[in-house]
Amino acid sequence: MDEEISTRDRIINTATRLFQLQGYHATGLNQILKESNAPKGSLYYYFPKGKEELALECINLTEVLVEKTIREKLVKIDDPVESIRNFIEEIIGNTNLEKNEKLSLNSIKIVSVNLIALETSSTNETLRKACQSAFNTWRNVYTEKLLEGGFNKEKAETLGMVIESMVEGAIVLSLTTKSDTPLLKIAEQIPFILDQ
Amino acid sequence: MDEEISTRDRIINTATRLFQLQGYHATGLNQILKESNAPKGSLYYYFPKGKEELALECINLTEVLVEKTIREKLVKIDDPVESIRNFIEEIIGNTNLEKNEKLSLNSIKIVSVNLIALETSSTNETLRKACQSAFNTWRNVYTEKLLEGGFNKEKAETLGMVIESMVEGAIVLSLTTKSDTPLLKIAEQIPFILDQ
DNA sequence: GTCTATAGTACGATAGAC
DNA sequence: GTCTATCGTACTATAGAC
Repeated sequence: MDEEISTRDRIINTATRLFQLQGYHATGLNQILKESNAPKGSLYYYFPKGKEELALECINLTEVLVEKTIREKLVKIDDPVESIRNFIEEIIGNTNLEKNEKLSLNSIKIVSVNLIALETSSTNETLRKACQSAFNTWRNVYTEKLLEGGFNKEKAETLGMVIESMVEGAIVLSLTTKSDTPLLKIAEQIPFILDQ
Repeated sequence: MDEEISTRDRIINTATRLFQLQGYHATGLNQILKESNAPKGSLYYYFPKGKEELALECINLTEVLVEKTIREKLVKIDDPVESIRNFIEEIIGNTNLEKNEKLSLNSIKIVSVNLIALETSSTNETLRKACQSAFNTWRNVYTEKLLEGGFNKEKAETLGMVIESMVEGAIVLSLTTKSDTPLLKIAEQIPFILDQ
């Protein structure tokens, strides 16, 4: 049996990458199809409702994938404070920051659904709710880790949301400034923030 | 003399609102012109280089306006911790959250340039740099307030970036979840985060 | 300075052959 | 299931009358 990636998966992978990088509205179906070497007929065969249905699938898959990634990272270290600090540092890739700053920030491993969330928060309820679900799922992973670490329920929930906010915000700043600094700075502050 | 708002200002005000709400790519010039009751000729008379030049002006004006707003809020309370906490709470409007949750989050006063920043971070250097400048300016206001409050230089700079990240991230989460909670939670945590 | 008409291109979506 | 041709619409931008 061939282990080739199916047309459907190639479309989804390409679309996910482009939506995260350029946004929902800036990414045309033609670009997705060209870069995934698929014909337009296939896209509408797999996603009869078109672009929105495709984006919904991309967001849902990202939700699961990122949740899995966070869990894997957090389980490596028992202490919640240290594990979360370490995870944020690992959001940044390890092989970047050569002499030229140009390439530095193509290395964010978790690009989140931040951009699609903002693009659709006031115009598309279906996609907005999908992004909301993703944010909630990720926040809950932090909260669970804090609960395991002995934080009480209220503190764990509040700090889970604080961490999720900080991470999302720092990703925005890091991408905008093309610098790792924002993510590194919030990682550095995690021990103080969680020292309660 | 008439105190009418000029055509140019009407275009800018409408464009700013729509860019922040829907994004750069989802907002068409036709929509801007229709909602600001201006003809297409005027837009290209005032902004010969078109959409990008218009967006650049919107971002630059937002940078100045938001900086002014933050400064005004922070100056009201001497203690930096309390003033920043209070400011974040005031990002949320005061007259929202009626019975129905539907309207709750149209009341964010500072919508930032978060969305445009992400949309253009990898595709448009001109607009990306404008957003970068805005983020830096706002971060610096927090840093200055912390310096005045007696924090040392390094701490003030780090915490300025942490606050800016948190605020941007919480705005994303609040808009996406249509809930004030993320902003309220980070405001609540400010005293602990700055207690160093 | 103000306005309209329109060029030229890309978009999302559909139809229908194979 | 795969692929192409094409529809209708919206976009940015320009030309040119007034």
